[in-house]
Amino acid sequence: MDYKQYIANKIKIENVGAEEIMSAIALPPNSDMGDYALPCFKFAKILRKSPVAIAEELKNNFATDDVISEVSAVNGYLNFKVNKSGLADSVLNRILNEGDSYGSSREGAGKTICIDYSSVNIAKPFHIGHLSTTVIGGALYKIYKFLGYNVVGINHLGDYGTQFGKLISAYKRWGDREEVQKGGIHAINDLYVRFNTEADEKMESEAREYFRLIESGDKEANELFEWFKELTLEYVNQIYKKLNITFDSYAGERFYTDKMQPIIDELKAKNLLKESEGAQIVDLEPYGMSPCLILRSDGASLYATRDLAAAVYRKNTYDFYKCLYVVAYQQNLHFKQVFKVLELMGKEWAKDLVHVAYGMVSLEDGAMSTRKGKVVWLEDVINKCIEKASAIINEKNPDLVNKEETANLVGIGAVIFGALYNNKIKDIVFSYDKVLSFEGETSVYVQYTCARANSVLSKREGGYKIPQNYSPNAQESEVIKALAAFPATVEDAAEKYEPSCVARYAVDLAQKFNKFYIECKILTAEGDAADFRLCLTKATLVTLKNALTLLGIGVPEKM
RNA sequence: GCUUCCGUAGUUAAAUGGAUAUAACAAGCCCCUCCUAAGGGCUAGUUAUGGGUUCGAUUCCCGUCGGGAGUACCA
Repeated sequence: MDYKQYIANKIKIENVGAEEIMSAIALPPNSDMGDYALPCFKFAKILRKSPVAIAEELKNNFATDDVISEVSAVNGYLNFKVNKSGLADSVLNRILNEGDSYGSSREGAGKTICIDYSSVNIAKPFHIGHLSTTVIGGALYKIYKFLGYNVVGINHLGDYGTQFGKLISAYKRWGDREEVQKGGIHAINDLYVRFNTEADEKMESEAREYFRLIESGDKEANELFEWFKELTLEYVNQIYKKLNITFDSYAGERFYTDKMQPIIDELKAKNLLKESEGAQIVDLEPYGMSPCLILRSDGASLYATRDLAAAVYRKNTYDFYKCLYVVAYQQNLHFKQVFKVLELMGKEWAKDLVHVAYGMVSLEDGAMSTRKGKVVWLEDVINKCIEKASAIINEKNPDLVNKEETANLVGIGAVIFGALYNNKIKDIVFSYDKVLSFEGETSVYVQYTCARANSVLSKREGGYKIPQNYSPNAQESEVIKALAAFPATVEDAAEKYEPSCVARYAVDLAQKFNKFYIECKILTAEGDAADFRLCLTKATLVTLKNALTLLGIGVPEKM
């Protein structure tokens, strides 16, 4: 039931269409006033009457019915109350029938969305700076799937550049096969850090030579590179598994090595390429941007060149409806340039490329720096969160079965949720105090609410069904209204590329449920109330689970 | 310098142009013979600044101040 549409269709205003009325309908600040409101101020000019008079007149002409039970005119607002009994009945029926597909839709059927996210660098361990792109991308992946889109998750590996020459140089100088095999990614990173602290001009040129050898297909250099890549992927896949992240493609920068020349040829043919200070550029001066560098003065390709090739490849391969790049706002200009160049090349689909920018992560004492070793590794954060969850379980619920599994769900949930709760554009100053806080607006709060709901439901022997014509009280109505809002929340999150909408929704619903839970006895309620409240509890559990699942967060039965 | 993003309680943040700006954390007080206290209740406390558009601005536009990011051969 679309209440806004229903109301809009019942209201007739001279020279104003139903569409316009519907878009004007808003939500009152508190539910004593009503469930929907129509501010009448903007109609004052057209009707040449005061908003107060208009509201009054509309009220008198509005016949209440089974759907809208009450209408009132207050200070130029026309307020509507919906029939709570009917709303409760339809919402509960829908949720209990649809279960884990409640909130999903087919709106994306037949459309493909590519999402470029996480995009790890080979030979570098995962630090907290990589968390946002990974979990935002991962959540968008799940949200779009839920809405029926065909989704292609792309890990655009950072596997190209002179740093790999440096790495090989460092390995040949100081490395030991067994040590690296055993120490994995961190052993590789140590070599890289050491190279950067000790390198002189001679070593730098050696590194450039090794990179050239990789490029020219030298056997030894490539074997080493592939080995480093293998160790990296082994390591990141463990983390992805914990975070519930999946990919459909690992085509990284190197993948586009042989796909850049056609782009360069096309740029030339379209007269877009020109020489400047020895380099080949696309001039973007008319668009207020610095030029997009395509080839360096030594003829080598650049980041932008590979992104142009990647965009064209993705369009040809997947024929996407949209292609998302979940990359920090640091690269705003880069994407603006790449998108503009594609537009100038005549690719009409350049409009479907979206840079989903998010804020940067820093430490309390400033920016992170891998080269200086000033970083917080993600695996340490995950482990600490799990440890804390484990300690709390041992203290509060030592007899819990599945203690370890529960601690994992709680700890990892806190890591993911912390990165998804605020608007993605906000910068984050990382602190252990914040991620390790398991109270208030957190995933732990939501999971705890689910555990409470589960506990209540498990105590009821036999079934329960939705009672007919039950009139919900204030707390129950608040939960019902929140439950009804879930499908629109998911759509909103997709439209804004903003998983925090879903995270905030989960906390909001949990808060309303907890207020209901404290105020209203469920199991010992009289008559229809017990059945109704059990259905409400079940529906809340289903919806909270659906919301957390979209974020990649699991829900323990008990905690 | 130029481009761009951000500025809301002590802190971290919410709020399709709508009514009395909403939560959490921290602070103070209260609630476990009662469905899980990782919970609930109460108290106190906020839109940087000057204009403009509007019946109405945290939201849109212009300026100022403060902060982040970017600004040619790194990614």
